[in-house]
Amino acid sequence: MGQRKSGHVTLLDIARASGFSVSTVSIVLSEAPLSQNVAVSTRAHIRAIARRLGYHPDAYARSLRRRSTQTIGILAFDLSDPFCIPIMRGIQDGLHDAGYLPLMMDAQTERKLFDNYLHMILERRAEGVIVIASWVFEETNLLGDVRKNNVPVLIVGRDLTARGIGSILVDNEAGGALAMQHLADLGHRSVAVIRGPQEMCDSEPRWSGIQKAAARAAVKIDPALVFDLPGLADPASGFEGGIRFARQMLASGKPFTAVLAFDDLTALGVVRGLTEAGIRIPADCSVMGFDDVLPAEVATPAITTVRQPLRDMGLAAARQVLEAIRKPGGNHHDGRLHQTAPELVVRMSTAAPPQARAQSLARRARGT
Amino acid sequence: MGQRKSGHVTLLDIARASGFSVSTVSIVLSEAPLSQNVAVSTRAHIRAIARRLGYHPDAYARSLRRRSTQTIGILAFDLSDPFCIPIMRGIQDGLHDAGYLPLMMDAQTERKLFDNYLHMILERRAEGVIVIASWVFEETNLLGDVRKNNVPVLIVGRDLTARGIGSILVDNEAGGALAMQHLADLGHRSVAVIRGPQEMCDSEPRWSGIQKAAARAAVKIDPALVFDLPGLADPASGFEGGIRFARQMLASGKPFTAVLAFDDLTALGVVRGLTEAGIRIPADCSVMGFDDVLPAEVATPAITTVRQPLRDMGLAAARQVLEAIRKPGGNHHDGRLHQTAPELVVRMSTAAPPQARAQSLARRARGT
DNA sequence: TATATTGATTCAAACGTTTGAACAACGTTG
DNA sequence: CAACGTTGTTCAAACGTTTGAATCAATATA
Repeated sequence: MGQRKSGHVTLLDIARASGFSVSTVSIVLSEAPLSQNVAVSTRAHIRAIARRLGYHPDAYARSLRRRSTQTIGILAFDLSDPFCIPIMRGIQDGLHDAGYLPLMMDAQTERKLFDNYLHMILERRAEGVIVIASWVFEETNLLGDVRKNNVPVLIVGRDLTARGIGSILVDNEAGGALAMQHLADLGHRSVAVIRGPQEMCDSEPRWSGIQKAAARAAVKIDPALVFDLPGLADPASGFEGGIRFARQMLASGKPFTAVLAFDDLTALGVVRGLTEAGIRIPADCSVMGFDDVLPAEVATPAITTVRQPLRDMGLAAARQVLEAIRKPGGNHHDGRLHQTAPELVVRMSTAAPPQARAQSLARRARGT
Repeated sequence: MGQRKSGHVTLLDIARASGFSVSTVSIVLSEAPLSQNVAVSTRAHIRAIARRLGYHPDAYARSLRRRSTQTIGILAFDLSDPFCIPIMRGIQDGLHDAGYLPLMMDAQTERKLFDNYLHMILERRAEGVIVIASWVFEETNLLGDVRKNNVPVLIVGRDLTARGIGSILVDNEAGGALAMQHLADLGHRSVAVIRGPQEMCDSEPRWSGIQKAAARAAVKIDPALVFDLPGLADPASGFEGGIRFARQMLASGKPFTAVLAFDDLTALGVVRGLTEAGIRIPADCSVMGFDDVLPAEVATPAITTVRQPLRDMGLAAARQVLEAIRKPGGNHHDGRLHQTAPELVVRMSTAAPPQARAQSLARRARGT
């Protein structure tokens, strides 16, 4: 009954059913200012009919007319990266408060999909775009195209301020230093490091922070115990890399009492590799990660790590995009870099190195 | 230059710039059948201008006119559940091949958000809806509302065929049996079981499969070693439950050589709980999970589990929704149940029980 | 020469909504 | 009684696209 050709109930249907005009119905249902002038009885009547028929305004027609979609495109480069979800959540919450709707897309690490989805976001007239670049990610020139249509863009997880695009990023240098400082505080003096892929913008500053902290604490980083993750495949590949490098560390014969891995998945790989060789974590060797994703938390031993405030980064992203939209002047080219503070999360995978522990036990025994 | 009030380039802009009418431009750019009649030079000319101005057709106007949005709403009840992602991927791929666009939403386990987003999906005139009900999830009557607008609905992860809604689900009974059979094959005869929350539709059939397999293999399930996960909070709460129940198992003093957990997170919790008590996995006790999510794979020891063919479930969901859309007759009330086959994934957390292992070692030593 | 046929392009209406302007009816007020 | 305010409602145009029908040359057919 009442089935229109389109299968959806429209204002016209309600107008006919109520005996009022489409205008009146629209005014009532959209709660326009004019609706104060509409008789209370009429309002109630129209609303009742709308509910009965299951009316939902057509977002397409409405946006077309209003010339605003209240929509922000969110393009994740790889949604399967656990890293993305809390960011998404933050963005969602930030947008929700402002009455904006997220239009999420997942490029599945495929460049072609990324471009496709970016097109779709444009065609759907999103008023802003947030890109979550969790993993290695070559900038596509399409992003420029987006700005040609003067839609503000923002990127989380990569620094594109050089291209004038606002970027949100954890303070990698501080984070790297935090991690190394923690190991140094525990008494470690020889630490193996697995750095991120060179193509990834996090890698270099994080390494630099590690080095500075190491220098401050007189920790030795043997160049033979420094490894670089290849940046080819997906983030989960860090796990494989961790296993491989753990074996290489052992094979090298160089001494080390702790491993500082580029991220949590890599750390988990290291744990696997060392464990297979009979090394106990953390009794024989400490392992640290970075990011604080779910797998690091639920593993046993739970991985000590440096947390990125992902949710906050998402919130900040939402806030900044909305701000850019509200700003009337069309040029959003004031791409700023927004760094967020990392936080040390001490769990079970780090402890004092074997000798130090022996010493401290001895000291305690001596009563010193 | 060329900046319209809306900030977006329209057909009219291109018409003016090219000297042709809006109709011609539309016909050319949308590659309508009529475009074969348009002079080759004209086509090239128009296309060049479109590219130069960065034209993207307005999806809203287009859908309004065409009366089709080529969109499927995907509503995840909790996107942070690692379970969801592969399903999402499957759906995405299935839709992509058919030229449909996914409209993803994440209800963040909040009922109110779920309802909101369902509204939005309706307002955006999605031609179908797929719900991913990863965790405990009370059916909202809104789903009925969706069908009132004769939009086909499909649910993954919950059986709503009773309400006439097509459902896609792993064969939980077979999966439960597979898990128990594996433990029995290894030689286990006393197994502790952590069942899912009662509110969850997976729990009961999985338990039934476990019992049948146990009976077949003469495995004893001591009622004192059967636990029920509470269904209150989010999926990650399974981890906490696992820890707690592991402690209870030990406290009970009853003998067991293996634990069959409801899902992978719970299994990881059990591993944590047992490890803290000094029990080695799998040497002293085996632990099995269910689902096969990332954390189970990267933990050490890696968790033996029963894999749900999540991607395939997503693909099936996409296929079925598209089928329902294409079917002209408006009544999609033929909700069928589609069960998919689970698969055993043997990893490191299961092994023969201590005695059996001793026996088999002894046997090998004797050369039998 | 009149009439189809074809090729190239345009007209105009429609999709469902919003909204400034208009209208009608009914007091008030000067 | 004319001018004005209210109150309640409707008109009609617009948003950017698509598309069946119409237009208009130019060429082919009868």
